[in-house]
Amino acid sequence: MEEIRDTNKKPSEPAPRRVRISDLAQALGLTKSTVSRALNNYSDISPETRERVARVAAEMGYAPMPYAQAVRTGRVRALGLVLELDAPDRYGPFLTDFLGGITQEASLEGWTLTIASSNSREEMEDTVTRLLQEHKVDGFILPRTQVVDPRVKFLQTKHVPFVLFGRTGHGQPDPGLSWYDVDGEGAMRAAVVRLAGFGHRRIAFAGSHASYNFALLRRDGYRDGLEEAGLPFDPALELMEISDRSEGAQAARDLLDLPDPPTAIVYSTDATALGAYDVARERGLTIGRDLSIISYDGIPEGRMVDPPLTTFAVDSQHAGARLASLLIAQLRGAPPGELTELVAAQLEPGGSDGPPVDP
Amino acid sequence: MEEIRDTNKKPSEPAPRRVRISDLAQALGLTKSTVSRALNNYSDISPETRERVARVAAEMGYAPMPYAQAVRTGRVRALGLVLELDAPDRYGPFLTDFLGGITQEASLEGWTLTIASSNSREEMEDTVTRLLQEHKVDGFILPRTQVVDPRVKFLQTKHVPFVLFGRTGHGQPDPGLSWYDVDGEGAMRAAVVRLAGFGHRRIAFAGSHASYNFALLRRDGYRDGLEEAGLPFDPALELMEISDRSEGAQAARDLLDLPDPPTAIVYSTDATALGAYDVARERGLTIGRDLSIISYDGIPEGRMVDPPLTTFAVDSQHAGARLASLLIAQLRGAPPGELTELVAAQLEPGGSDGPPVDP
DNA sequence: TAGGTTAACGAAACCGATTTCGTAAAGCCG
DNA sequence: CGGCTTTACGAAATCGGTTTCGTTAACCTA
Repeated sequence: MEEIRDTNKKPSEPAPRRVRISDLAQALGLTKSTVSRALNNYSDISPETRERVARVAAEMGYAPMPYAQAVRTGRVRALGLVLELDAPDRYGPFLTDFLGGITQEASLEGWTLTIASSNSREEMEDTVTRLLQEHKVDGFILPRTQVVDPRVKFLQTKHVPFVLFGRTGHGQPDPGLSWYDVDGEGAMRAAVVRLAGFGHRRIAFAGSHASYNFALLRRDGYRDGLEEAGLPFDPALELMEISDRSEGAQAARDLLDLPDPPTAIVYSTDATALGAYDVARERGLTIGRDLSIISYDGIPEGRMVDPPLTTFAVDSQHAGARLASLLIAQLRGAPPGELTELVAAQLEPGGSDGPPVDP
Repeated sequence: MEEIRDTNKKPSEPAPRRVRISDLAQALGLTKSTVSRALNNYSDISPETRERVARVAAEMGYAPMPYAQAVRTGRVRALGLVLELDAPDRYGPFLTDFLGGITQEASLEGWTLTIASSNSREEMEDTVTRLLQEHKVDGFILPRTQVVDPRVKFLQTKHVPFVLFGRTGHGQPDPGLSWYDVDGEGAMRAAVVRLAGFGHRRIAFAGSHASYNFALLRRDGYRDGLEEAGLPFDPALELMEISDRSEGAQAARDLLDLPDPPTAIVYSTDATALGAYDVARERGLTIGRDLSIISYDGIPEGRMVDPPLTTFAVDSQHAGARLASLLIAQLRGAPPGELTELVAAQLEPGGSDGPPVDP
């Protein structure tokens, strides 16, 4: 009769009894069912009773246990996030802000965030499957969307609600999906136009991995910016697949070694843009004068370097908060396709860009 | 009778019916109770039946719903982590590794990680209270322990299991607590001894905020190192309260401006040590020759600078994994006081330290 | 004023498990 | 072979809620 597995002796002490719905009902002189319906705003409860129940519930500090509710409702009020440990740049410094945004917003609505991690796509699918199987989450937030993101189809076939941080499908975002994104395209366009306004005529671009949707969009923005500024597009000035500081440095070297080198480089990310500073030091160039740099992200380190990096900053905390909000809305029944948000990146002028020196 | 609140129409499609314990029981020709006890290794189930139940359960893909179990058992198999958004250095780049470690290990045991965040101590207490009230987690992992950590007493009075990342109480860790820590004291001692071995005689220390336990321990290690190397302790060479790169730079300036400046500086963290590189550049000094630097943490950026930073690296992923393991063990009934682990930091030699130049 | 609604609540089933308790059959003992 | 344990399982209670289905009394309406 007794158990074999591990025992869990709580050592001692009172540990105050929590108040259940039956306690509340008894205190009110009502039944559990009435109290439950009153708390859940059913229409067959009189306003006075509803109000009285709410008041006494607050007085007694009653809060329903989510998992007890979940047995019946099937919803646990938890959002899921799977971190991809094998991502090229490991989320960098954004993660704290991002998680903070999600959890703060979720907390306001009484939801929590459950996170898992994976080292590969298969592991990601296994992890998601397990979380769903065990019903530990109601929906997912998917960061770092790819142009064709396997997670999307995977979750769709499983009929699980989700929101994307970033669009998919490059030009035409897939319809019917919920997403939040920052307008990297617009930022890159603005960067090019700004540089052209300073007088630059040869403006290069150092982009990221083309499998990520944001990378293509930012490249598009770069090209649009050239067009808007009336500058010709030169394929030699457009580099892609650059993912860290040293690759960013190498990109700068390659560009500067061209027969007709650029006087300005737009980087797709701050982390790679910092590589240009290394090259400038190598070659005795002054950033902001001999070579102008504008990038994107707004990492703290960009403000620590000399001169400070001119960048289009992303508010990761706000992104997390909005994503949480969108997912919760979807879980409450809002049609997924109508839950999309595109916000502008914020220009943070530093000293890394300026008029080119005349030859 | 109908509900007023949001509806949750699942739009379409099959969505395969999950297998419940009653389905399993029926397929086996047994009752729910027998199946449940068989799966939970009760002693009053015959070995053959137990084996047969396990086999059929696997075949049918049965997995119990944790929240349905929780209604009865009171345990949800979830670990909790509260991120402190107001911390001085915001966790830096460790967070991804740390979370990865926790979740990977937890996942192996069938547990998940629920995270929340707070902007202040009161908010932290409210958050913890809510998570407990709603019974969303079984125990907590507390990072960034302070010398006297208010969270410890708070959780103790609530009778909630927890593990600490880092000890408390400075010299004598509080008994009865579970913790995992990296031996920063030993690392700092080794750093000083290593520098002394190179021939340095004036070795300075740039430490962190004294409210954090690790800061005091590392300072102790510095002093111990001096003693072990037979060098005198000079209060002028010991700085504290340094928390970012610019403060690290200022510390370097202050130290180098002393009448009898140090030839080497041991930094408590990599992030602050990078400030020394900025000062070296300002003053035309060569790191590793004119000024030796050793620090602690092993952030990726330390390997990108020139010369690479000599540092004592911490394995955050391993830390997360071990903390998860310790907490799960405690939740399974292990006595908290016996769950402690101290591991050594790993020396990663770079080029930032070497013999001093003779005057 | 009889008959039909409607408003507001109670009683009981239910969700998917775990755990307590009861009990038939088998095994043991003298 | 009768009585007493075990062994191995079934029946039912339980956890803390939600939801369905009645039911009563007040309110309309004709």
